Amino acid sequence: MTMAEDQARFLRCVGEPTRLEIVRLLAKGERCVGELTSVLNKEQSLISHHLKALKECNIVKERQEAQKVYYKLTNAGLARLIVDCEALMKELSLCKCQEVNYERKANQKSGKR
Amino acid sequence: MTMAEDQARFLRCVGEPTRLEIVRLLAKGERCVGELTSVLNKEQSLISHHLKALKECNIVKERQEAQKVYYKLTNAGLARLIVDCEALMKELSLCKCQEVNYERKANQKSGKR
DNA sequence: CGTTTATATGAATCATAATTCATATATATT
DNA sequence: AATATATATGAATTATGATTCATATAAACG
Repeated sequence: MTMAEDQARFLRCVGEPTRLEIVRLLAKGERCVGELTSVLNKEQSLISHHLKALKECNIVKERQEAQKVYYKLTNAGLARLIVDCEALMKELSLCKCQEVNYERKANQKSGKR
Repeated sequence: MTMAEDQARFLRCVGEPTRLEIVRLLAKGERCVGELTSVLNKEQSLISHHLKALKECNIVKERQEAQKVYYKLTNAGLARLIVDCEALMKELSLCKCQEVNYERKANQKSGKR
């Protein structure tokens, strides 16, 4: 397991829309599974699976209280990383990837390179 | 396309071991496809495919010189992000995810929860 | 021009990951 | 104990992505 592989595993884990939304929610504070499920409007089992994946990458940890299980980020640095990443994307116009790509394809068809 | 989806797409793109290694190499400076191919010891077409994926996320850009095509990062902030991420992973012992997971599985089998 | 060198592309295959569904577990409540 | 509530799990299915292979393109060079 190289550093690049470890790091890639981590990035892939966060790089899933639902998991990223979970992380962004948890960045604001602890949430139980039910809250996450209803806020994200996804199947409960799906949220559970994603939480498991996040836990296996040490991104979140749990705390049980009665029947409920509360999750939170293992470290505030994670939230900061997401924010930094977001800022970078804005700087680079990395959002709206789609439109950019469509332009590219159009150029290629009309003869560049 | 929500912000989370855009950001996830970006993270997923970098979250592939070979692509991450490409990014780490390009963080040190421009490289042509041939160099990347031989340094990473992968098929040329594979490197091309990965470069295309990185380009589609605006992570790299190209410059042609004679037959060769040189790639570099679109922005130095990308390199910084990778470094920050690496630092965070070390802080959290997120490297060696695997061993941690094996322990967990062992615990689970022997009856926890 | 024909050949070599460098890179890109598309289709096919293979691997991995996401999602759903049914069900299990665990706590609380009556 | 029986039931309700909250979460987790595993197997099955489906979708997505990585890799390979064959081939195309494009520049340089004889």
